[in-house]
Amino acid sequence: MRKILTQKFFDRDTKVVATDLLGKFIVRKIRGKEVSVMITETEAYDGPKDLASHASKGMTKRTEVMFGHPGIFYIYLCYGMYYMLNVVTGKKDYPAAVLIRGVEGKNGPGKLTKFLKIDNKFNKKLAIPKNNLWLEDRGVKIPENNIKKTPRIGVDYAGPIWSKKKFRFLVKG
DNA sequence: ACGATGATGAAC
DNA sequence: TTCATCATCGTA
Repeated sequence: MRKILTQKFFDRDTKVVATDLLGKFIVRKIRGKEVSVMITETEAYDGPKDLASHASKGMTKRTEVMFGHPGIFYIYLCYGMYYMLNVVTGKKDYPAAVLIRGVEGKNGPGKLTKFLKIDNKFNKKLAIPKNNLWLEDRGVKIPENNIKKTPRIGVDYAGPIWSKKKFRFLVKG
């Protein structure tokens, strides 16, 4: 079973999308060849008040993509060397996104984007096959009790409330 | 524990 | 135009 995830999938609550993305596949086409990996770890960045989200600073040149339509990528350079892969969720004008933090066999969002050769060219692009980067449901279902929730990584700066929220989701084992 | 490394946003 | 900051990772 190969079902391409559409904008409808991402037009839902960010935390729901983040948990639902576990077990889904990222497919990347490089020079005509498809590479696919299963998502095992995600984080939710939800709304204008989430101090851990870049969008908490309001709409800027960098963050305007998070205010855009669901199902587009938000990609940016972190620490000068690693690209982060996010998918925008929720309605237009509501800033939210899910960070793809890990896939099967790879841990760490920086390694993931390096492996899949993802860079800021994909920023603001739709997650569709035409753009050589999209997401698929291949029938893998992660049961609720196999999903672990923890605080997000590297967001201590977000203050005692937002840095402690359990917006990180990963597959156990 | 720390440096590499560059875009970003805010202050000046 | 300068400055501090950062959703990381490899090496130590």
